[in-house]
Amino acid sequence: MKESQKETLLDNLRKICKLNNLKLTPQRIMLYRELLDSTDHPSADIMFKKAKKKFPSISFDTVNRTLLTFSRIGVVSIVEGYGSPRRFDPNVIHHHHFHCIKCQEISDFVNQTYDELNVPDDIQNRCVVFNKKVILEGICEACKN
Amino acid sequence: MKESQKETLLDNLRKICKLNNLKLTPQRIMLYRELLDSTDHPSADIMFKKAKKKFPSISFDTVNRTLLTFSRIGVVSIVEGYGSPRRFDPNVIHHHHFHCIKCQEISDFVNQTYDELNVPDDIQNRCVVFNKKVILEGICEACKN
DNA sequence: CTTTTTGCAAAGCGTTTGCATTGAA
DNA sequence: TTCAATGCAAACGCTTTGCAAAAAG
Repeated sequence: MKESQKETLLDNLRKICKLNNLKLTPQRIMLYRELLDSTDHPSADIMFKKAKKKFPSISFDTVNRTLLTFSRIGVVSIVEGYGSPRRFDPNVIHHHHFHCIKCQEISDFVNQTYDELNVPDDIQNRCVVFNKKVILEGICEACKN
Repeated sequence: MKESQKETLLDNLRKICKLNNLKLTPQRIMLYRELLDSTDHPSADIMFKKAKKKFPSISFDTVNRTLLTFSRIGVVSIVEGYGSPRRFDPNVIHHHHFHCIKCQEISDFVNQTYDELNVPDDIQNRCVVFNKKVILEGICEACKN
């Protein structure tokens, strides 16, 4: 991601933190930057390993708590999966997921048709729907060979 | 579920077990019956509690291993979720999920339009897609009030 | 100066493994 | 009689908690 784009998102983070009475610590800024550079959907442990390179004294707990905090305030999301460990997604813009059942890779894709799906009436009437997404499951390009 | 319908599914289980060189123990039969009666998407622990009532000497490991075995041979599926514990679904017929972000309930729904979604060309060309489903996230009827 | 956050350690929860015994085919 | 499954116990991996010290606002 371009530095200029990151700066905009960091400004955004600053505002959201202020709104939520959260302090913008160096750890949080660094973690957010690392997240923006992650194209995979890292677990807390993977993020901890990445973070340690930039900030050697950081603890796993800070990483894990920060990720949960970020997801609570909506700057990252938690990816749907089939067990442990929990995985995070820095991309909060609407998108869909392909799950490889072999290597467990989860890749993003965008698709306008999927974005425009209608919510069935019976659900629309009974519930409040915030988010809709399509999950495709199968074998990814790499595992196919 | 009607007993007659269950018997058909149990016959099916018998065949699939034979195909996979698996033995049809009383524990497995009982667990499969209990699963068919589950309309929620139970975790291994919930299934263990249910199973104990019918089969007091059963161990948690047997329950957990059986559920994993069942999912491996395709008679139950593992539900996509956002962390622990893993949850199982006795309904392997195609359907979609509504996730309540408040009470964590996951409810099934069927929808033909969703079933007939096309897989985007770029994915179709690169990967093999076995399964597609739509996840709706929001607040369920009970939590809305 | 107040309040949040951090790092550490321990506990907690869910899952998996090894192994002797049991039981299905 | 054979091979898989069970139950038990211990280990494991990931997540959460409590708390004193440190740092942000």
